[in-house]
Parts: sequence; C-alpha cells; structure tokens
Amino acid sequence: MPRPRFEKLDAKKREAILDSAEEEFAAKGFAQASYNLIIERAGVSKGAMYYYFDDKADLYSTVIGHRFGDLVNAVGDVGEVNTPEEFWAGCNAMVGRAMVYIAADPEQGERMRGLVRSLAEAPPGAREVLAMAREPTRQLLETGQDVGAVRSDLPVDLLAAMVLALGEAMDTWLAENWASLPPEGLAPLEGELMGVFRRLCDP
Amino acid sequence: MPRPRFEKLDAKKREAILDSAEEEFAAKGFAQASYNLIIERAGVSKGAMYYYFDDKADLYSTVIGHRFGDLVNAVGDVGEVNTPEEFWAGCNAMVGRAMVYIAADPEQGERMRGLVRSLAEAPPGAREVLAMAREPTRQLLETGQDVGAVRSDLPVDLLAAMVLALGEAMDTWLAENWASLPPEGLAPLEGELMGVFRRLCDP
DNA sequence: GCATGTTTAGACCATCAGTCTAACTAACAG
DNA sequence: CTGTTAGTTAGACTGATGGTCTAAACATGC
Repeated sequence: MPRPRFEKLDAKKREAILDSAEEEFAAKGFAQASYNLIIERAGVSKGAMYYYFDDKADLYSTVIGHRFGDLVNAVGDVGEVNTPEEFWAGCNAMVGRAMVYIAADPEQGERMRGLVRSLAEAPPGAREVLAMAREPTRQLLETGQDVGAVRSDLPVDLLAAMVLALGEAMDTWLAENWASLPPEGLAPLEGELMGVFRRLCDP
Repeated sequence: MPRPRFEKLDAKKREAILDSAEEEFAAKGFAQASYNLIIERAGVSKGAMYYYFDDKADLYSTVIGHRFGDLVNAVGDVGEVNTPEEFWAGCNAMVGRAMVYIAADPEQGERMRGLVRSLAEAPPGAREVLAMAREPTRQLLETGQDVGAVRSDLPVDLLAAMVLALGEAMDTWLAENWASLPPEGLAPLEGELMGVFRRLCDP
C-alpha cells in the first residue's frame, strides 16, 4: 500500500511516476526492472520516491492496483442470475466487456499484458495483488454454485485457483500465437476456450 | 547448459555445488537467491564457479536438470496404449510412479517443490527448462489423440499449456492446504483431480 | 522574524552478478 | 632438472542495484 501522500500529489506528477513505472515493469518484469531508472525517468528524486512508497514492491502494487482497478470496474459482475444458462450468459457478457475495454486502447492493453506477465516473477510480498483477482473469482464461482452451474464437490478455493491458472495459460498462449492465428479462426477459438471453463466447472 | 567440465568434477565437489545451489534457489526463488552465498557455501571460489557455469541462470538450469531428470526417468511414459481406457490407466500409473518417487524421500520432495515455485520468477533465459516439461506433455497428449482419448479440436500446444497450468495450480493448492486436509479425504480428492484432466481433454 | 512540521535532494551504503589478471598445477619435452 | 603449454583457481575489482540518512528547502501559523 502506498503512503496516502502519494494520492494527494498533483495529477501530473502522479501520472509521471505511474507511467514511468508501468513502462519499466511491463517491459522487463518486476525483478529485472530498474527502480533507479523508473525514478530517473519520472523526474523525481530518490528521497521523494521513498517518501511516497515503502519500496519497489510497494510501487509495483500501486501500479497494478491503479491500472487494473479500472478494468475490474468496467467488467462489473454477473448480475442477478437464477439458472445455469443465465449464469454462463452473464460470464460471457463479462468476458465481452473485458474485450471491449481492452480493445478500446490497444496500447494500454499491451502494457497490461506486460504487467500480467511480470506478475509471475514478482516476489511474494508484491504478489498480494493476486488476491485482487482471486477474491472476485471465488465469489463468481460461489454464485455459480448457488444456481447449480458450478460443481460443489471441490473446495471453491481450489476451483478458483484452477480457473485463474487456466485463464493465464490461455492468455499467455494467445499472446504468443496472436500473430500466427488466422483472423477467421479467432471467434470459434474464443467459444471453445469459454467451453473449457464450463467443462471444468460443470457439476 | 553447463560447461562439460562441470560434469567431470569429483562427485563430492559437484554435489557440494548442486546442494548449495538447490537449497538457496528452493528457499528464496531464482531472483532472490544470492549467487555469492551459493558460491561461498559450496566452498568454491568465484573464478572456479564462472569457469564451470556461464552465469547464475546456467547454474540454475543445471540444478533443475539434475534434480528433475531423475524424476522424469522414474515416471517413464504411458507405454503402449490402444484405447482411451488404456490411455487413462497409463496416466494414472504415471501419476502413481511420481507419487512413489516423491514419497520415497520427502525432504527431496520438499526441495523439488521449492524449485518448481522458484521457476515462476526465473528470468526468460532460465525458463527454457520449462521445455523439459512441455515437450513430454505434448507427446503424451498426442498419444492420447491417437487413441481417441484426447480432443483434437484445440492446438495441442495450447492444451499442453493448460494441462501444465492446471497441474501447477493443483500442486500449489495441495502444498498450501496439506496440513488442513483430513487424511481420509485425500484419496477421493486425488481421483477428482485426475477427473479434471479428463474433463479438459475429453473429445 | 521565528518556530514547526512536511517535503525534497542526493551522497552514501551494503550487496549484487559478473570480469579480469596473476598465480598455481600437471603434463610433457628436451 | 628446466621450459613450455594448457587447464584451473583465487579473489580483488567493477558498475549497478535497492535502500538509508541527513541536511537543506519549503510552507504554515504566530
């Protein structure tokens, strides 16, 4: 958590810091990113930086929080659902909203992808931000269980972990193979990937 | 790849280096591990170390290769299978052999678990060792496709990536919740987890 | 003008992975 | 025994890293 001071900064300076950090983290991953370089490029002194953030990991969490908070808001939740069909339709809608959000600003999307990849090599301290993803997933799955769309024979935590792992694997594969994918093969693939989640979750 | 010189070293010195490295990497992960400390604890000079290995990542790959090569050998392959039932029985047998191997030396098993976790935060260069897992998985899935046990409507690479991600998620969850699991609930859980792979792969 | 609390600058520190050279050892030759 | 060469080792050294610390600058209230 960043010191509250940081949030009170003039928007310009705050954005300069966030931009500089996002660029570096997205490009090199957490471990390889140079904090000194981030500081330099943000045009801020070291003293000031350590006045706003505890350490490198703290800045990292802040960047992730700022950039993904908007996405989470944009995606929203499943809404009110009462049947498995409604539940899965709601999930499809969520995925659709996420796609729209990302497609709206491809550059930002690319940087977010970089941030996601950098998450993998983040140290334990900085990985608490993963809870930001795990908790909503858990709640979504519990909603699915309530309407009979999601199996209840496995611990929901385990199911959430598997869903997230699957999602990340798909995302990584898509990112790596994006260029070599025929555009017309994309839509059916998307449907099949959603089907994978249903296979996993069906009671 | 380590310089071949390393493999010619007296077994004692070689093991000292591998043990020191494994302990440090397993405990702190790749990025946080101190190469200087590994060198010091192995009782070797820096010059010697850089005479045997290109760099930290090279030593890391060597450790992974040594420790997991044995496991891969112990697990073997599915063998000759002609029907989906035989294929899945073969997979079960592989899992069983892996469990036996790991159970035979719990300490070693724990260190291997640490190494697996450390893989996540390895830099791109050192992550080539992941191919060591991806390639056999791919082949296994292709065998499954040949006998009609595994779906062919998705790229096999993607399927392999998903299988590995699922496996890692399960492993992580099991490691975290091992203590709080009732012993009698373990066997059915194991069956259900195998079932998850079948759900994912069924044509 | 003075005092108080907040903010900034950047010199400084230990540690990091990695380099470099001089010395050491072994083997063989004359 | 001496010279020469190749393989091996020791450890001082380098530049960069993340992080600390102190003194100055700034603002605010009196």
